[in-house]
Amino acid sequence: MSVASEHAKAPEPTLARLSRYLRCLRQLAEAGVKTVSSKQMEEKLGVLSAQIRKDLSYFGEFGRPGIGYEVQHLLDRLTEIMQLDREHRAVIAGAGNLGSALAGYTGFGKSSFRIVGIFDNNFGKIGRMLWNLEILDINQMPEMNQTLGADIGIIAVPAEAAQQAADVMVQSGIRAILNFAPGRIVVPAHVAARNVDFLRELEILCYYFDRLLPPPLAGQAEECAPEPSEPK
Amino acid sequence: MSVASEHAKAPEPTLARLSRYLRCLRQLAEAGVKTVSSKQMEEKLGVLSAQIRKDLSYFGEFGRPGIGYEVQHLLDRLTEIMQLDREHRAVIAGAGNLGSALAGYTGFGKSSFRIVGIFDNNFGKIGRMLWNLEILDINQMPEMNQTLGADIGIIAVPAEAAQQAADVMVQSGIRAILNFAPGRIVVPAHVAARNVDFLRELEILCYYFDRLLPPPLAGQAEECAPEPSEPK
DNA sequence: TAGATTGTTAATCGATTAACAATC
DNA sequence: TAGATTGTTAATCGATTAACAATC
Repeated sequence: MSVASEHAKAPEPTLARLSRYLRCLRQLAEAGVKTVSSKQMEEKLGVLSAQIRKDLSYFGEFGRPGIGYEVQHLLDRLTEIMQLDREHRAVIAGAGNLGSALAGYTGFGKSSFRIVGIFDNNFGKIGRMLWNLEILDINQMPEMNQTLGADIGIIAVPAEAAQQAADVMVQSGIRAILNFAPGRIVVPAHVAARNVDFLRELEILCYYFDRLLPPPLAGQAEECAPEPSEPK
Repeated sequence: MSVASEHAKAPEPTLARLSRYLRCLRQLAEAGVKTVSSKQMEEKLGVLSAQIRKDLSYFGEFGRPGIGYEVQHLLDRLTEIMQLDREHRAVIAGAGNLGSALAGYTGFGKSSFRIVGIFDNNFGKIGRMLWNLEILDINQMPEMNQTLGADIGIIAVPAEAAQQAADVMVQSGIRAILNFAPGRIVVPAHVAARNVDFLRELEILCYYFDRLLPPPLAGQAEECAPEPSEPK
């Protein structure tokens, strides 16, 4: 009898799209829309309706043939599947520019995420207040997190310190790590880790200079492309 | 005769790996290593040597059978291919927490990126200094960028304002946009755009809770996995 | 009923991996 | 020469897209 849930083998790209479907459904629910078809979502998201239905099929049957999906129902089911139906507490390692910005981020809104602690190794910073949090000693994270109860760790330290930060987080019982530092971190198999690597994104953008369609001639008014042009 | 360069059809995952190869090569060069084989890079990066050779083959022949690759040579060629051999100036839209953090980011080091301007629409902020930059009126970006000469735009405004920011950037002659706001932006085909969406990354992490191998029993010392465990 | 839309199976596409002749 | 390693071709794998019977 496996610990992992029964539908744990959805492809990674499906999970990323699930998050997009969720955002779309939240907007629809907000707008009071009751029902939506995969074709309507295709128009909103630029994801083929067949792809949407295939993605959902990894997790169950959520719609009614001839009708579509009940927005609130699908929203609730996907929220459950992504485990966003409970609060997730996060701690941040690094109280520099980026760590401070994340700690003060107002865009969590009524999402399930909450920053409950911020840590640094700099004695000049430890003890100072940041937003409404006291900056704590990163070496105390394992003890402090027994009361904080965070399951997510966010790494916002320089590249050289990222692995150490990850190690302390693992010792603190954290099971998911989002790493903003460039470069990979190594974590045990029971811990999930992802990287947000904006330097890499910038480099990839540079590749496309002069490799896309030429710009229209100046003076010629131009219609924006209907599809977001994330280069395929 | 096409404007796009002759080897413009490398798959997207290849471009992302190219950026990883570059980082690896910079470290090797720094350490004074003269020569490296695809097998050695496989060990460092966890990318199969066949994959590395295939990726490089989209752009030319860079190695010598029986020997491997000359580190500095491969580094130079990949830097050219990614167009990182010239300075890229970037402007930031949004002088909030995130915009400030990015403007003050010290990790650009001797990379090819340089922040040359930061813009906001808040009259309370316009005119104030941030690091060594004056916060400018976002509506003036098209004029200001004639002298700033940025080709990259970084969006660090709230989700609701992201599309507007993108539009102003396009009007300003910017050809590559990195969007930190959640949600897609629409840009013309000659502009490259990518998203850095850390809320999405957090949501994907949550999916993996209790869907990975169970943690080892407490008290049992544990070896870290040799491979970074970004969930496949 | 006729039209719409689902969930799923089959076909297609594209990327990764394996294998190997060529070459140092 | 023998051993190592490239660049490339072929095989495999996995994800996307198309098609359609079932159903509202």
